Amino acid sequence: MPPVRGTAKSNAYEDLKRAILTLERKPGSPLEETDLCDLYGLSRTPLREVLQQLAGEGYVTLQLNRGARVSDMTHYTLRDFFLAAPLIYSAVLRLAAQNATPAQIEELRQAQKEFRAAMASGDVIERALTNDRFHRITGHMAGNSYLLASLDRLLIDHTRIGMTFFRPKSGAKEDRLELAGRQHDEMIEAIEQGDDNRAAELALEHWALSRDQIELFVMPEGLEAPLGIPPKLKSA
Amino acid sequence: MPPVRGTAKSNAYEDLKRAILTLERKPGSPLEETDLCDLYGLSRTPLREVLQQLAGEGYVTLQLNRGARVSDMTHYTLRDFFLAAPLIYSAVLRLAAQNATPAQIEELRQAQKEFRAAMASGDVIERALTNDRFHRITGHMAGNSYLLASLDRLLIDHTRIGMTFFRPKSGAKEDRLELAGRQHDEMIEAIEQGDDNRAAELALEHWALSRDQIELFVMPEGLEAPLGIPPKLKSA
DNA sequence: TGTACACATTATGTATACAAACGAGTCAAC
DNA sequence: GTTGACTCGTTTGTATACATAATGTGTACA
Repeated sequence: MPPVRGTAKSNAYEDLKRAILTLERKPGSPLEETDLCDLYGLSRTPLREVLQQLAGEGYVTLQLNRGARVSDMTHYTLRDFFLAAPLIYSAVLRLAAQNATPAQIEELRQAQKEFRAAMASGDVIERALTNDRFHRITGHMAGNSYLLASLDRLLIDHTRIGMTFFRPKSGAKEDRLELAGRQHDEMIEAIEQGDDNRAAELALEHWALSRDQIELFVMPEGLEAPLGIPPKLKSA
Repeated sequence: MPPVRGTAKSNAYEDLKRAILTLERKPGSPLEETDLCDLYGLSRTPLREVLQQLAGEGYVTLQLNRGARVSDMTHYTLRDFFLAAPLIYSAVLRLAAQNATPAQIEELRQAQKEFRAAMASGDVIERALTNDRFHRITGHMAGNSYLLASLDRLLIDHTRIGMTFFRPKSGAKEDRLELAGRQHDEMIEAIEQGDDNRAAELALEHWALSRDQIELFVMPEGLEAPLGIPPKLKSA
């Protein structure tokens, strides 16, 4: 999809994506053009085109005469997420099982291998990014450009949420991470066998695993309000 | 979504969209920057940003060092369309029925009124564009940015297909057009009553009406190949 | 002391000039 | 006659300079 060029521009494009997905650049934070120009060694013209592209894919939001910001994640967007995710994920995985080529299955295997490695390493960022890659490959397997548009946007936010999910100590237990890994394996299997019903079912199970975590992600929003509630004490 | 500005730039943006939707600019046809600059009275920089935006929304396709082209519609994209359309349309209409505000319903009524007027007028372009507008409003009613990404892309191609569907003499009979109009009315009713099941059902019915027409649209593709002789091998 | 207005600063939007890449056509060699 | 490389023209990509809009600050006045 990205018609980006060889080095400088594509570097900016890829790095911004990575930084947004890993929460290195926080939702809602401003992206000033001159800063980014210095950072990536580009002139403003091509950099603005990168921002336009990222805006088109849902990573950033452009406001007239007010520059670009990292797309934010409010409780509204997360509500939308809840509704759309199971629908799209199951449809995509069903199509993936129907259409995947051997080469794509091998690619997915490789991605899963890297995901497993990241799981073992404990590197949160790597975990989230390799997981993201895994699911994007399933999107390409499905090979449906219309659904891919939704999937890509879902994955942006899902990956950002995953940055808390994959944090070793907080929130999710290790066994839940292991379960996610096993589900990936089963997905590969279902896709390889062309078992589209099973693939769709797995998508829903995999999604269910994420659901709880999303609420955990929303909570920190409250921290910015200076009420006297201690951060860790989100109790009654 | 479009952060486009007051006059010159937004004019180019809107007019290109219109021209693409109405097939005035044909799928696959090149969009040369300097031509468009002259046409819309802009410099290349802002025009390129318009093209980037349209690319992000699926109207045009950018190729590195080879400029922009109107996104084409092959039988592959239409196959994808068949699979995704019922899924997305029914989901969107279901959500629309759940979430529509009175103001939006009024807006939809107005759009339907304009659609009816276009139906009566016999103006193919107006028919297609007002129909497009009707469905985009339902998308906003659903208020789900993830699904909207898919819907927007579907509607680009659906509207282009509709340019044949709404042609008074060819293909579809007049009574089928009338049926489409009645379905719109029923959709409004279902949405107003918050009957999400009925709304989803209507989406599928409405879609079924379009299905046949899509195949009619694909046929002309064959006309370009000169009687089974591969174009490149005319010397043999 | 609070508010409102004006100014200065900063950042975004646009135009133009320059550089690089692609494609067409031509010419030469096999 | 065909194939190959080369050159030229056209088109896209990038940089810089300029115009315009928004924000923050300072001062004056109520």
